[in-house]
Amino acid sequence: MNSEQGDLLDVRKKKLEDLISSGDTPYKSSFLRTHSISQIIEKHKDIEPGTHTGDEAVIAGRLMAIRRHGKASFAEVVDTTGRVQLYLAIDVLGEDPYEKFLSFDIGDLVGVGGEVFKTKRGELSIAVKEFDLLSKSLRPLPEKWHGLKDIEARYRQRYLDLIMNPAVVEAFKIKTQTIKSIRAFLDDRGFMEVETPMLQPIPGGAAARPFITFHNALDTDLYLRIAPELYLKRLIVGGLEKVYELNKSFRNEGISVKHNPEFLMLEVYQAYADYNDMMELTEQLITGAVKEMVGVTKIDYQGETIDFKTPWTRITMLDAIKKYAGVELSFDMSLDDLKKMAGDLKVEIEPRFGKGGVICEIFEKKVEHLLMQPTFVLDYPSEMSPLARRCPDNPDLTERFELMVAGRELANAFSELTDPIDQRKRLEEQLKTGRKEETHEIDESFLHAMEYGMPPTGGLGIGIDRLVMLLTDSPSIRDVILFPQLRPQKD
RNA sequence: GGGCCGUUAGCUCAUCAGGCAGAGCACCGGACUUUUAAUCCGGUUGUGGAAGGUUCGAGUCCUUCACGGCCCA
Repeated sequence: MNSEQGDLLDVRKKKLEDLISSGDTPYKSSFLRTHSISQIIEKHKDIEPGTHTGDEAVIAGRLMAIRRHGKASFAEVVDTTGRVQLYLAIDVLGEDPYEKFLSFDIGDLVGVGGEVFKTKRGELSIAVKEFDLLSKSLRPLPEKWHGLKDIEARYRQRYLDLIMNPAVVEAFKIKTQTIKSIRAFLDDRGFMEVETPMLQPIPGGAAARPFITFHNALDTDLYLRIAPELYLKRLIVGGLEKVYELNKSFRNEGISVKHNPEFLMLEVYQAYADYNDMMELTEQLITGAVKEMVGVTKIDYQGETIDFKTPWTRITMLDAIKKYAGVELSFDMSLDDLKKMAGDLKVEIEPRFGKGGVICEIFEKKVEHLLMQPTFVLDYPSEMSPLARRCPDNPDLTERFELMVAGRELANAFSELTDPIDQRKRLEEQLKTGRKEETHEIDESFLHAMEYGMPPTGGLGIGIDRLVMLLTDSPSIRDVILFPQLRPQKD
């Protein structure tokens, strides 16, 4: 990386050269181990201090500590399952091999074999009889006690973060398990996992700026999807009555503790269901994941206790504004009056907003961050929800909810709009009132599909990274994305 | 895009008010056959994020830039 590290690097490079000139190969092609470290711990953790088991084990991993004591020394090796101490004695290994092992550096990858025993102090150890250097490490690892703290380095060199900070490994294991458990949950209920295009000719299914790219052979622009929604609905038309997709979407927007340009989203569609069914599904799916990961329904998130015990609070957006912002709004008010209300609340309103836009903006600025406990916020304005079915008793509202947890949006769902005539009207309306860079050409082939007849359908989207943030008590989405987006380094 | 904060040894961090740049760990040499943040003795480390400016003198003050973090948009 930089030449200032020269001295430390040089020492190791010299060792590397000495190894090579002595006929050794410092980068081995493979190594046969008999045990993972956790297997050894599992089997022998309860033996008495001082006990020699007679069990031989061959393990491999990264050398993380060396404690030299003259003619007998200790070392520690870590593999993906755990950490174990090595005991090295000159009268067992012989002088030259003993010195050779002690010339290894922290960070080297080694294989060792020997008898499992427990020291007088009660530390399960391997009394090394044979060993091999599997891969020489040339760069010094971060400090053993404080680890790697520099946030930028942790993200750019995530491998070091993983080596030095076991809690980071735990968080990503939880992410993987959460994803597995969600898939199992949906598979068990007869949902079919599908994959739909990430490269789309017209980006749809959300209001967001897309990434654009170009396909040479087709001589056409393509967009990285901002949502899979419109393709999954085509599958509902096609008779796949219960489908889901759990994969990335991409939005060309700012980066924050809640936003990464690429993120994991689950979308679920179920024919002959509505948003009430989606609420139940959401409750079951998320409490299932929480219980599986945490064991109980309560979690601590950034000092707040969040209880996922069902049923969760349900409140309409207008009632929530009344309760938390203290103002009573309705669609009977004039747009000017609504804007004046927003002004009184110090909520900035863009001129293009209609009544629904003003109401949503007030909700987002004044209410959203207050909703700590899982809360379904119901009945979003139609203006802001062009793909959702209108409420039968009020066409200004839709059968849509967002799930708020810890003051932020975690899920979004609605009774899908299935009327192709209204759908066209709503998309055209959106083109007129939406932000230019966040609205897109009308996807005619999607409307064409709907014109064949789409069954009543409930649809649900859940931000998986955000869910994992809750389960791992992570303050930033970057803590649950292995390689979060950063500005490229110039050099 | 705006505001605030940060960037000093491989890592974690000091350096009051501008006056020869430090500690711990790591590393190198030595002692030590049950240690575990081992201990003890001795030693090495740097383009102080980058570029300008002020000054006899700048890690420190000023300007611009880069990267990161938090908050806001």
